[in-house]
Amino acid sequence: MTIADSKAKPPTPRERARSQMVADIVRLGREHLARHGAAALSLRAVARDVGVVSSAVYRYVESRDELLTLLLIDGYNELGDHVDAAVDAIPETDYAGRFKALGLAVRTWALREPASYALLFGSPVPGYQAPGERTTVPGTRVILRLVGILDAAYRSGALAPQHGPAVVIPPGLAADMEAVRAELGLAADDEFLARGVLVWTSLFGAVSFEVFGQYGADTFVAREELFEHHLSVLQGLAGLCEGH
Amino acid sequence: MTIADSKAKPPTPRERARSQMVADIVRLGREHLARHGAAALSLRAVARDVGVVSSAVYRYVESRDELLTLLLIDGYNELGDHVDAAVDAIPETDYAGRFKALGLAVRTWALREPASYALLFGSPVPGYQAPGERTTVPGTRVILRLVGILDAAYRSGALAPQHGPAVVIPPGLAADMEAVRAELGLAADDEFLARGVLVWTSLFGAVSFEVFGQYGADTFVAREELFEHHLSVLQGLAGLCEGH
DNA sequence: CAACAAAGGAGAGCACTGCTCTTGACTTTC
DNA sequence: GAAAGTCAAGAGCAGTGCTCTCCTTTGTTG
Repeated sequence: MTIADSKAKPPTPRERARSQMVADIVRLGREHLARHGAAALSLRAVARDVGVVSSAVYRYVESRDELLTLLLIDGYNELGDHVDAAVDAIPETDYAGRFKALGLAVRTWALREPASYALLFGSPVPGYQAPGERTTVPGTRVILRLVGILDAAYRSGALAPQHGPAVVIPPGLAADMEAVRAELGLAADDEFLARGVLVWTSLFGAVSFEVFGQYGADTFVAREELFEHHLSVLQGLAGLCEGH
Repeated sequence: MTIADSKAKPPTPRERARSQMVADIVRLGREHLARHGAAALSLRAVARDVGVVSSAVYRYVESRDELLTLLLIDGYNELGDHVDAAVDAIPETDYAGRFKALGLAVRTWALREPASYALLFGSPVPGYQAPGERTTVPGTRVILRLVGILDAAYRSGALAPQHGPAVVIPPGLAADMEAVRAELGLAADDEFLARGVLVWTSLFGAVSFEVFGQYGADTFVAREELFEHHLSVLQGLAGLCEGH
């Protein structure tokens, strides 16, 4: 931090070695995370893999929680990159297509990196509190992207009026929605916003069920078809029509 | 097992003491779980609280994983009882009312017992595999109850035809649905079944987001209103109309 | 009632964890 | 070349799951 802005010098060999070391620790930490899960993440084991004695890693990483934070940010950004790439591959005005691409990208990444997904969206690690000032920005990339797609669709008039019976928005909820709308500069009305929140939670609920094995071992064979069906229904729930 | 069916004698003092001890261990284990989380559940700490040396608890509980299994079953049954009580308080033919009661009961219990909820529905504990033969029955109580409500509504003709654009059910998914229908003796067609699965995952997705703190700390103030709104939308998604 | 077997508690011990502190060697800078 | 900064290594502390042995308590049986 202070080193970077005090002098714009090229990094000294020592600094390069240091950041290389931190990168190695994060990389091997990710491997351990993938193999043994977050709760079993052991700094000592990582140290052994790095080829250094356990106490030495404390020169680079303050604590086990610090390593968790690094892995958390790493995971959020990887998921964010993955989602961004998938969404950007779809034309900007194909809102339904972008929505589906986002959902499929989340699922694909989650199934490929179940341990990282569990760290990001599973039960909180006991005794660990993520430092908000470092994790909120990467941690909100996906939801902001989703909100962006839905609000752009709303502005363009591509959001169909909702089907089904009208659902009242009570005043407290309306106030929350107003705050969200103001903070993110959105146009969509309360009804669409509230449904957007439901679509958001439902998307991650479906992915979590699959990744965390809440479906029985062999209840659903065609899981991809099931998920795509869910995405289609959620798309309708959000108000997005095919072809718009 | 063998004791119980070989002789129907009343339990000896020793047996009573034993089951009392196991009950104490589970009870204090639950407290530790609630305070420190699943990954930090320590047999030694529980032993201290029980007032016995650490090695002694292994006379009653085979291992830490065994204790986790006991807590898992305990949690499933408590959630199941809670949900059953809430649903049973609503007239049998008020399908929409029963659905909402089920959803609210899940949320209430989850917020009251976040650690237990995390154990049941959060990221799997690394290295721990729940023994299916002991956990599937209590673990499926809520979903079976939900399926029961929806299928009863379907049979009675109370399920409205779906709104929105028709969504195709691909053959693989149809086969899964047929298997589920056969195994549970259901009447509902593929479309309703698939939507029922989505309602199921969405319900727990919404609860998990709240319990696991995925919403920001202060994004939503009126969380109960938000959840009830979600329930209303999900109710419509399932096909349940108000008043039926 | 006494002898015997089963059950349970206590303690030591092993291998592991996160983390701290000190020691000694190395590198950079003045 | 000396001073300052950096870092690896090792010992050590308190905690963990779990096993083993020893010894007392309990219940059953001859």
